[in-house]
Amino acid sequence: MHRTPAGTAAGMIVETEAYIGEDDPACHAAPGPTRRNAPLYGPPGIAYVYLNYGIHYLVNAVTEADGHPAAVLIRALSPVEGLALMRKRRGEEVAEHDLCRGPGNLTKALGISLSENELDLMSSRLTIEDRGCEVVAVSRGPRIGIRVGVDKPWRYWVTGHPSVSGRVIK
DNA sequence: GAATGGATTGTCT
DNA sequence: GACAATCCATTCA
Repeated sequence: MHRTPAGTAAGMIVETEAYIGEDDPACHAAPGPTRRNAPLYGPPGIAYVYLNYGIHYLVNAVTEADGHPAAVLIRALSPVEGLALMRKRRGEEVAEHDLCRGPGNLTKALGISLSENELDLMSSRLTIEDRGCEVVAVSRGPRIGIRVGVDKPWRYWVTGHPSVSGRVIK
């Protein structure tokens, strides 16, 4: 969830992708430590936000895998709180299940930008909480939207959820 | 200070 | 299903 002066917006994560280690060609840590991916080398549990295609902010949860830098890209949410605020940011005509469908769209709906980079996901205004959830079917498959490392089946999503992006691979 | 490219999206056929 | 738009931050000189 993300708390801003404009209000709070939150959703349940329904789609993620894993980017693990410098050996993963699609991971931002692949070129080695740089200024941009510095958060990946920081402590687990912080946010890693960056601008993609000059237009979309993507948000990751930094983790750690056997000492290697790793992150989980949040690709889609099921809107839970702050629907009106999300529409204000995305457009009044946007359908509920489209508000946070896709990594670029969800950051826009939640109002996340570079200023949210490196925030502590446990105790800042941007958090990921375990609120428990109903047991649902989860699918796994190849990652999408990237040019390298597509062979790794590290994309996970809630089976059949309307907010899941994935028009490239079904 | 200039060049480069991308973990996307939306629109068209 | 395919392709082009978009453009800032990062990178490199």
